[in-house]
Amino acid sequence: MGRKKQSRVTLQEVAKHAGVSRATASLVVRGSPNISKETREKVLKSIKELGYIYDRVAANLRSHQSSTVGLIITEIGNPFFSELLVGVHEALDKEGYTVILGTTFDSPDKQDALLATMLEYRVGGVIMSPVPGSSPDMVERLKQWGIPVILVARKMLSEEPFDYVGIDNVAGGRIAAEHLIEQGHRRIAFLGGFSNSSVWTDRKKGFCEAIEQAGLEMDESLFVQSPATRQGGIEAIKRVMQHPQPPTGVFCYNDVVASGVMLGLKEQGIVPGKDVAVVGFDNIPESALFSPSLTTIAAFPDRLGAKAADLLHRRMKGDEEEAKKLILQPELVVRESS
Amino acid sequence: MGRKKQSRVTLQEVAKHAGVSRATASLVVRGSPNISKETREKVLKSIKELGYIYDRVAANLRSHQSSTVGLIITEIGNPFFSELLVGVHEALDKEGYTVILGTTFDSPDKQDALLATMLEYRVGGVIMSPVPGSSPDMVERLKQWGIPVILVARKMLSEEPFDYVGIDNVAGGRIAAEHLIEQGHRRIAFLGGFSNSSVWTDRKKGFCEAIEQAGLEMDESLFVQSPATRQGGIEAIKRVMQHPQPPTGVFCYNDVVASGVMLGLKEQGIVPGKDVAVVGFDNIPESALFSPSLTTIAAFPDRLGAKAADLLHRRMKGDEEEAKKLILQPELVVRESS
DNA sequence: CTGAAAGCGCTAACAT
DNA sequence: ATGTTAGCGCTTTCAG
Repeated sequence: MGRKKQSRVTLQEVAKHAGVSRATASLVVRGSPNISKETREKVLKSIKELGYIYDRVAANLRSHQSSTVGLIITEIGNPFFSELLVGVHEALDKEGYTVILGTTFDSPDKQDALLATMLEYRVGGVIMSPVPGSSPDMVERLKQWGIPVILVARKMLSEEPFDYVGIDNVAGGRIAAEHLIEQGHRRIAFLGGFSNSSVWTDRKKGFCEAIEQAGLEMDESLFVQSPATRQGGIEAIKRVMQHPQPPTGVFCYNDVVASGVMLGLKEQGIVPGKDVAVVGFDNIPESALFSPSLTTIAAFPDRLGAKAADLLHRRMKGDEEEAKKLILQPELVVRESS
Repeated sequence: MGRKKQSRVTLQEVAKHAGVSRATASLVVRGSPNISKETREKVLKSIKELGYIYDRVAANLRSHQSSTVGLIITEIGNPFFSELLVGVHEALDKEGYTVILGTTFDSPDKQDALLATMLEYRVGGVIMSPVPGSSPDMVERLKQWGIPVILVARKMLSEEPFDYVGIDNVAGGRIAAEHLIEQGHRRIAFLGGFSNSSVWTDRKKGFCEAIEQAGLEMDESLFVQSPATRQGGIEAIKRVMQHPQPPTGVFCYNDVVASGVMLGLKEQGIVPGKDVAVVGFDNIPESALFSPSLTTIAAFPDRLGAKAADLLHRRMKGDEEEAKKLILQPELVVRESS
């Protein structure tokens, strides 16, 4: 019935209750081995009786440590990122870290603000998917303060080498194009995303390599940039299908774009997977459900997240080795759309 | 280049550099109006020059305030929750709060552990979707410590009334059933989810009300519980279609289950939306993309999240009024599957 | 193995 | 409008 706010019990009080000093009580809460079994039990008992709650904030302040890590992603709406989040979260949880989450929605200002906030909160490390084209200044500043930063899924253009965990987007683009070529397609479009992102340029690079290697004509008008959203996909496919010589195969920047592309095709009475082949990227869980189910390039976001978390953990433990790059290989998943 | 870790500049040093006292410098960083323009500028200049970073952790410790809030959900995999997260996050960001995220994966132990961790981190408030059947003890404990808790999307069984933001699940169940009845269905199943959750019982309640009101037979074998996952949906529909008198309409616990149900139907050569009508719940963005597109009950998770955040903000500002219940009305979204 | 004292970086409550 | 003093709750020396 709305009991009044109690003030927190302090370690001091616990110590008094147990008849030991504050320092001893502190050792007990931290599970130090240099404490006799008796005292430990005495203190533990007092903790229970008084309802003591460890104040991690005060402890971190004093000990100059931090068990919080910041995670910065662009948007949670894209299942790719929500799975990444899951991967990071699970791995970090296991090590006893607490995660502070931030979303940039691809705004460089928001990204800087988030990093600043995380600095103020004394995070011990940061895992982030940088906003395309954003400046590495803030990130370098963090590193200067001794706060390790792991880039995940997206690279950053910088002199300084950063730790990075991602997939081989060039290979992914190549595999996608090769698959479409193998299916007999000669005019293949690349739709969605913007060229300011390293992900886009890498996927395009692999895509072009395969096109050229197959001796196909490279038609720049088959590259249509658009927001990496469903709506962006709808618009991109409509635009490219107005081409006098429309493509028979489409490689999409990601699965979300691909979902829009298939929607846009249907609206025009074109059957995806039959009239026009569609290949996505990421292999989000939903892609198996689309109609037709989507052929795509699996990017394993959860694994990416877990790897990034592991690497960060090592850095926070004091691993000072040179910047590492962890690149996972993507895999083709063939379904009905191609 | 690995420059060595610098130690943080303190307010003390800023004050000395600017030739003022620590207290004055403190007032400046907090934007107090009782500071002359000159001193403010002097201090601000020193801050820039020294690269000072405000230590929010120390400040919170001293001032007994907290600008972090905990957000506890079950799983980010379900788009319903990722949208909820977006809603909460945006609203809280605007007010300058920082969000600590936790996921329970529907484990009561994990939920208690998360709440304990959040207590240790001195969160100023918590927004959570409780694990079905979990005990309210921890939550009541938080409230005892003066930490407001807002329940969102799921209720908790407790003597104590809690603040709660959710949708009218009874109405949602009723609307869904009424729609199917209107379409001429006489045997309607309710698939997915478990009866230990308030959400399930509420949706079922509304569902049953409509069935009874229409004078239809209530067949308990048409209620199949299963995990609220795609796989759960597949299993549930397979089970119920083995019934000697299978249903012609299906109301699913949520859209994720519905996606599995439609998959399961297709596997058996049954065409969802034609042979069997399917209605989901939540209106996750993907539901428009399913094939056939899914008729569903919109639950507006982002609005739910935003409302919960607003309410929490008011509580943290000291609003001591009695527990509030905010119930949004769901809406029927008719698409091809029914 | 335990205790006493000092102090992390900041703000509150006075003074002036 | 600014300075002084005290202390948030904890950990870290350093003694013993």
